[in-house]
Amino acid sequence: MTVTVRFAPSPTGKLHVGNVRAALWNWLLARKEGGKLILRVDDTDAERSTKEYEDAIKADLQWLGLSWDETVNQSDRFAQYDAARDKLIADGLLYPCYETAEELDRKRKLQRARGLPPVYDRAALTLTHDEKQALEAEGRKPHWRFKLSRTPVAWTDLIRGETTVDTASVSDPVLIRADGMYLYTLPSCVDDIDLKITHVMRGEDHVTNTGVQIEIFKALGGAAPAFAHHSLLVGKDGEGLSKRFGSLSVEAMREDGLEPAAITSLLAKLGTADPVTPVADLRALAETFDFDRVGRAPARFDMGELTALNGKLLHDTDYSAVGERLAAMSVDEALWLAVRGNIEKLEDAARWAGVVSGEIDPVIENAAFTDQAAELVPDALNAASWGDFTAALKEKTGAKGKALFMPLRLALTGEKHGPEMAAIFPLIGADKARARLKGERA
RNA sequence: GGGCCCUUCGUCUAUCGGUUAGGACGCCAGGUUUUCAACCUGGAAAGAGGGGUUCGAUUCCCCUAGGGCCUGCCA
Repeated sequence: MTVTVRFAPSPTGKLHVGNVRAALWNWLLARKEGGKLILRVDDTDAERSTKEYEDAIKADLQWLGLSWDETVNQSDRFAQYDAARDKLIADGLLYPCYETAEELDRKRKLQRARGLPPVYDRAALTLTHDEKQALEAEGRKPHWRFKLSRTPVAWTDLIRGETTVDTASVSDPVLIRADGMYLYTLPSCVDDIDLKITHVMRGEDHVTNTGVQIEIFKALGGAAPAFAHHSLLVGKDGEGLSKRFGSLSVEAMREDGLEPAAITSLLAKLGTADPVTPVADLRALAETFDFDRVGRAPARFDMGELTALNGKLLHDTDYSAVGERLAAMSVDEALWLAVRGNIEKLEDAARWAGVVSGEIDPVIENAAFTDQAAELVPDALNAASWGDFTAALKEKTGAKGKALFMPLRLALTGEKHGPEMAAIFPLIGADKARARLKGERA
């Protein structure tokens, strides 16, 4: 049986790091096993779902290199959900309830106050036909709950191992709202069956759902897929990540100039026993995906770590791999090779292009020294020029080491840090170099 | 409040009762680049606390503390 997995985002918001991790791991599993990944758009909620979010999510996935083999929109599949609903009702496993949200809320608060778990009391199950008629005559519309077995449900989780959810401690889940809308639970099971999903890999926030859904799979006569629940990401300081949603969207990271491969490199290995290394090729990452290497504790996501990884990735990126983007920033291959080992984000290369060929304000700390240097700049600069130039300057002034180099770096680039001077000196050119050493803006 | 899960260097983690507790990132130092960064080498750095079980616990059990998740007519 071909491994078939799905990534099922709701188009009610942007893709963020937590989502990406789930999407990426499903992608890695599918690719490693030669299986397929289905993008299932969970858009049953017509009010909150938008086409804009759906398109944005797809664009983000593509940007990250996470291709999928098939797209399914749940909003196209109501007929299948209706059939499942009818079967469950016929089997006595889906029953109408008439409590209002306020009534349910009150019940829960009461139970909690008494130290009891806030589990639905199944009062609706004892309603007689006449009572139901009377409620409907009042204009009340029922919402529908699935009748749980109230027994422990166990499965072997591919990440967590033997896992049990006691459905006695869970409320019968509402599958259909009073307005007729399907909640996530039923469509998810129906689709997993119809799409022949073999592995459901998702966050551990779904563990309880899995207990419930395994019963629904059975009730629908389908086989439950294998489950793998990974821990969730937490922030740098260990707090939940959801609070800082906005800055952690894929869109924000893209606008911040981060490389997709840096994001996937980090998220693929964060929380696993494997070291995080920059990997430009997603497929190479797929080879190493292994459930046995995945930890169970929440993993910390640190933006600083991502940025550092982004730099490392760029340090040995060939011009051809990013040539188009660099060309758009007027960075040619010679400049790229000179500066790539020294940048954190691709756009930094553009900044160095500006330092090399644009105008800068040189930093002069000892004019007497840099004036002498200016006179020694050779006319035609090549790869050997920097060595010749500094050797001549050393001989003339006696300066050496940091005292020799730092004033030159400051005058020629205006900065304390930067790429190898030997590499960018020829790119700056003799005229500009002389002018800058004399303290002129050039 | 209840249920489930988790807790090893700063961070991600290895260890399936006996180890100098290993690796990676970061950090520090040295080297190299006659400068900084990058790069190379080396170093410091950990079993949350308390009880058990055992000849012996990081490893098994219990308690406490801390963290995460769930407890919706959200997903």
